[in-house]
Amino acid sequence: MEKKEEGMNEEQVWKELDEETLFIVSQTFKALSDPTRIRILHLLFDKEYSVNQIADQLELRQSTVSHQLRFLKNLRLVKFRRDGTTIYYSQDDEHVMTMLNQTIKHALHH
Amino acid sequence: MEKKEEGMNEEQVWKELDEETLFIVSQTFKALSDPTRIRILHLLFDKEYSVNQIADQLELRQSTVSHQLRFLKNLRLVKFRRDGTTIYYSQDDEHVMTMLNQTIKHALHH
DNA sequence: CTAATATATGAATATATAATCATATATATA
DNA sequence: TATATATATGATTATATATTCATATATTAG
Repeated sequence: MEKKEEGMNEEQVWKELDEETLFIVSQTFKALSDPTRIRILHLLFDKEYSVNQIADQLELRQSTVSHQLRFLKNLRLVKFRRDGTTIYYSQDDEHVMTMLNQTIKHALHH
Repeated sequence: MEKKEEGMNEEQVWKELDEETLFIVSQTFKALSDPTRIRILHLLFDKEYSVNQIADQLELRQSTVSHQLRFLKNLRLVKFRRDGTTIYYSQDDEHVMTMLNQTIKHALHH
């Protein structure tokens, strides 16, 4: 029951995940672990929405939506375009959206 | 910019996720959002490990591992079998393990 | 039964996170 | 320039979470 540190000279060689990979992976899943962010991404599945449209549809405060969009934007899960004073957000990570969709389908079958 | 509450009689009918689905989905991703749980699940990808083996391999306290295994067990992401005083844990959700693996691969390509 | 070992659990604590309010910034228009 | 509208941001607060220590429980061997 000894630890494997530098040696790695035992029956199994286990590649531990490096810290950066671990960080990216955990952040990605963290984005999908909050009900509010899930609802926002789910809404953005089909088309773009402005911040206020999202707030209206999901009955959330404007600042709540804005904060969460910043989070999603930092992870590049959403992108935006400006039209006058209005900013439209849309999805920007196919892999993540696919995972979300799959998991929702999975969950819907009880 | 009006809300859609009971009516849903406008251009787009948006099926909001029900609370239970939202809960299941968020919990599933929450399981994968913590570095320690990711490392444990990643370790369990190939084969079963006892609690102490996990703690040794990942240099974690026994109680930390035990607490996290309880979390994963409650979500049925891992299962266990007893052999004497030793309890061996192994993966128990193919869908989740596949998502984890995909996302790790994704992250490894920076 | 006693000792040894493996695992689980409860309480405490430090940290992270989400929502909110108030306000700042940015753009467009009169 | 002044006003209106859309969005972003900083500070605060309440809550959730992960880890740790100490200890409890469970199994086996002697």
